[in-house]
Parts: sequence; structure tokens; C-alpha cells
Amino acid sequence: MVKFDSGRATSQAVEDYLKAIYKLQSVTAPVTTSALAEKLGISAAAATKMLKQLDGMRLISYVPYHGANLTDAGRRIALEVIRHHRLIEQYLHQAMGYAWDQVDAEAEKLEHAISEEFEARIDELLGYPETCPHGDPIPRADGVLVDERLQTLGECAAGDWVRIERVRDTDPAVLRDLTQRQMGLHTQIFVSDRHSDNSLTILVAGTPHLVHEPISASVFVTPLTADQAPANHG
Amino acid sequence: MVKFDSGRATSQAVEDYLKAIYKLQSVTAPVTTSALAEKLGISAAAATKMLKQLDGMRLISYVPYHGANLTDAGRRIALEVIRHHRLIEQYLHQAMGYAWDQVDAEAEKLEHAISEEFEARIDELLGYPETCPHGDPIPRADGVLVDERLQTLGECAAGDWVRIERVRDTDPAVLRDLTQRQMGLHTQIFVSDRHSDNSLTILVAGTPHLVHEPISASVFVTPLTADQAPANHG
DNA sequence: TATCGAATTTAACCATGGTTAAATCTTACC
DNA sequence: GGTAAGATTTAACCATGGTTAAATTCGATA
Repeated sequence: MVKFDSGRATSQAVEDYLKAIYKLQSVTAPVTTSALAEKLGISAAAATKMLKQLDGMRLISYVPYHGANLTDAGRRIALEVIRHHRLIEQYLHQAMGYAWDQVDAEAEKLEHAISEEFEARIDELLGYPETCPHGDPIPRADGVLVDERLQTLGECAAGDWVRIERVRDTDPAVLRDLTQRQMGLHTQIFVSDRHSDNSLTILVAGTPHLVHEPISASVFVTPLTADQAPANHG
Repeated sequence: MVKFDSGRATSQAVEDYLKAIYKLQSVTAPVTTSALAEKLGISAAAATKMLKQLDGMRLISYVPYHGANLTDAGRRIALEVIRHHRLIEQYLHQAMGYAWDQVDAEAEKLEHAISEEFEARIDELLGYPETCPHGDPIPRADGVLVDERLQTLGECAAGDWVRIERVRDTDPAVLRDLTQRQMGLHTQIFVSDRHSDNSLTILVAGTPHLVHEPISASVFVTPLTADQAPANHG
């Protein structure tokens, strides 16, 4: 007879796997063993073993040789971990003065250590924020997450007026580069030119910048409406 | 050939053991296997195995059947963990509104997860505090700790005017009891009577309280000087 | 449709940190 | 100074989460 596990009893490793599967799933589902192994920096053999284990726990459904998908229970835990991560990031940034390229690493460790009490307190102290410092939406405590796919800066055409809504949080060097160019969340940008190598010339606060693929693919934007866009340049 | 390990590479378990040994050592040195096992809530066999391991790492000096003492290296790590713990407690209390009976449990988990960066930031944000919310001194970043032995409230005589300087942080129920009686850090107390069962009648802000051993032994005090003590009651 | 290369799983192994039960050491007491 | 009780260590075991190397499966292509 197996005891019904209503409370939290998941190890840090399990949480890391579920989070990784969740994120990979949004790109391609089902998630392959090798994609998971690469994301977590472990061997494919280790991933296989854990996939079997997670399947046994009913946190994923895993078909050998054909990858895995989260179950509702697994998704719930993944979203809780992501909620912790992004709330902590926002707290580090807003309340403790961390730069946006430093918050991810610190949150990575803290996300497994905080209590529900701690989560609720920082949520309240921050005024129930809807995104992390990179613009990623924070899952709600009830597990609801609205995660819309935005266009990248690299997909913009010359003449577009856009606003930065979200940036990829993975590479601190890219984030520092954006900071240096004054390109923060909600910064308005005018795309003045597309070049043959897919690089762009953009205007940020009147200053022209040449941005290449690794940057332009890391910045997600929304088009400015007619009344928001300055009349000149258009 | 063993690689020289200059940076931090201690597991959470090692940190917990060193912290426990440090605290037990202040009561009786060397620390016995059974005392350690009891403090950590594990079997004596597990403690023995870890003691051998810690001795091999040169973090303690351990003589089988005769207990263990921290080496300088071990003490340094123990003090770092304790510094983390008490700084976090103070942060939870001052910056996040935690009550003093709630901070220990939360800090217990966070102390192993924070970076040196995080430690430095909360230290600065708090204005370099010297104690945790229970009055325990916070080890300095360079490893120096001044930890003086104070008398307990239970050791006071009738007629004493004293001030609460420190409380045992172990039992949340005791802490909540103290809160209810308005007995916080730096509260002034007049000891009006000692009774035959070692309980005391004390005056807190003019209100009489009967305090029994478990409470009076958990409160550390310093005598008020003549000019600090109110003239009446004395 | 057979085959070959890549992806995946299995097998054997390791370290950490725990368990219980049995053996052994210490020490206090007669 | 011998002995028995209690403390401690050893031995055998377990779970978790990793590793590398060998075997197996999948699926694209000839």
C-alpha cells in the first residue's frame, strides 16, 4: 500500500527535471532524453533513469524511446518552481538592488529553499508582480500562467516602432550588453534598417545601434500603436 | 594526488554537522557521537561515519571513542554558516516582517542556499547588524565572534533590575509566550520575588508575571546600572 | 524493405548520507 | 582489578543521483 503524498516531498533534482521538461516542452513536445540531458548538463543515461522514476511518480508520462510529457501534477510542480524562481528574481531586483543579469543564478539556488510563507510574503511586498525582471510572466499561486509568444526584435521590419516586453534570461553577457545600450524592459525602439546579414540598425533614445542576431533574437517586442509611436522617423 | 580545495565545496550535510559540533562544543568539548546524533536527529552510526569523513577533510580532529573538536578550518566554516543563519534571521525579521519565533526555521533552509554576494547585500541593507532577532551575536565576515556568557533570568535574585539581552531561539512556543508577555529584546524587568520551585514573579512594564523554569532559563539578561534602574521598587 | 547511424536504454559502477543489528571499547563500580 | 552497562564503532544494507561502456531500438535512406 502506497501512502498518498498530498504535501510537498519532491527533491531538488526532481524539481529541476520538471522545470527543464516544462521549458523544453514549450519548444518541442514530447521532450527527448538528449534535449533534457543537455539542458541539465548530465548524461543521457542519467536522464533516462530519472524519466522512468518521474513516470513512476505520475509526474510525467514517458514512453521509452519516444520522450516525455508532463502530467497535470508534474506541470503543477514545475509552475510552482518557476513561480518561486521569478518571484525571487523580482525580489532580488526590486528590493535588493540586483542587476537583471545577476538574478537568475541566485534565484536558481533559492527557489528550492523557500517556504510557501516566504513566497507569499515577497509576493505581497512586491505588490503581486506579474513578471520577473526579464519580462517573463510569473505563474499565479493557483497555477495559472498566461505565456504569450511575442515576436523578436530580429523579426522586425525597417520602419517598425516597437517596445521591449521581454528578454531571454539565459546569457548574462547579453543582458549586460542590453544594459549598456540602455535597452531595458519597456524601452521604445525604432528599427531604421535591416541589413543583408540579418543585423539591424535601431534607434534607442535617439542613439543608433547596430544589433546582431544573438542580441536581436533575445529581445521580444510588441509593435507600438499609432498613437504611441512618435511621428518623426515613421 | 588530491586537488587542493581552496573554494567552498562543502555539502549541506557537512555544514550542518560543523554547525552542530560548534554549538555543542561551547557546552562540552570534545563533542560526543551521541550528543551530535541527538542534535541532528540521526543515528549514532551515521554520526560516527561522518565524523571519520570530517576528520579526513581536516575539518575536525576526531579520536574514535573520545569525540571530536573543530579544527580552525572547520570552525571557520561553522562560523560562516552561523553568520548566514543569523543575518538571514535578522533580514526576515527587519525587512520582511517575520516574527522572531518564525525566523529560525526559514533561515535553516536558506543558510545553505545564499551566495557571498547575497550575504554582503543583506548585511549592508541591515546596516551591519551585530545580533540576530534573538540577540545572538553575528560572526563577522572575517570569522571573529564575540560570544559572552550572560546570566539567565532564572539566576536572578529578588530585587534585581535587569534587561533582556538574548533569548534561546530553539523553542517557538517559548518565544511566542515571551511576545505575549511583552518581553522582547532590551525589555527592562524587575524581579520582585523568587519562589521555592525556582519560579519568579517579575514586573514587565508595571504588570506582574509568574515565570517558570523553561521560560526563565531561556532568557539571558544583564543587570541594570544604578542610574538606569527606576528608583521605585528597588 | 533492409540497413546503418544516431538516439536511447541497460548494465555495472561510484559517492553521499542515511538505516538497523552486531561487535567492541570505555568506564564506573563492586 | 574484573565486570557489566552504556557508548561507540563496524558491517551489511538502502535510496538517490550521478558516471561510462555496451547493447538495443528507431527511422531515414538506398
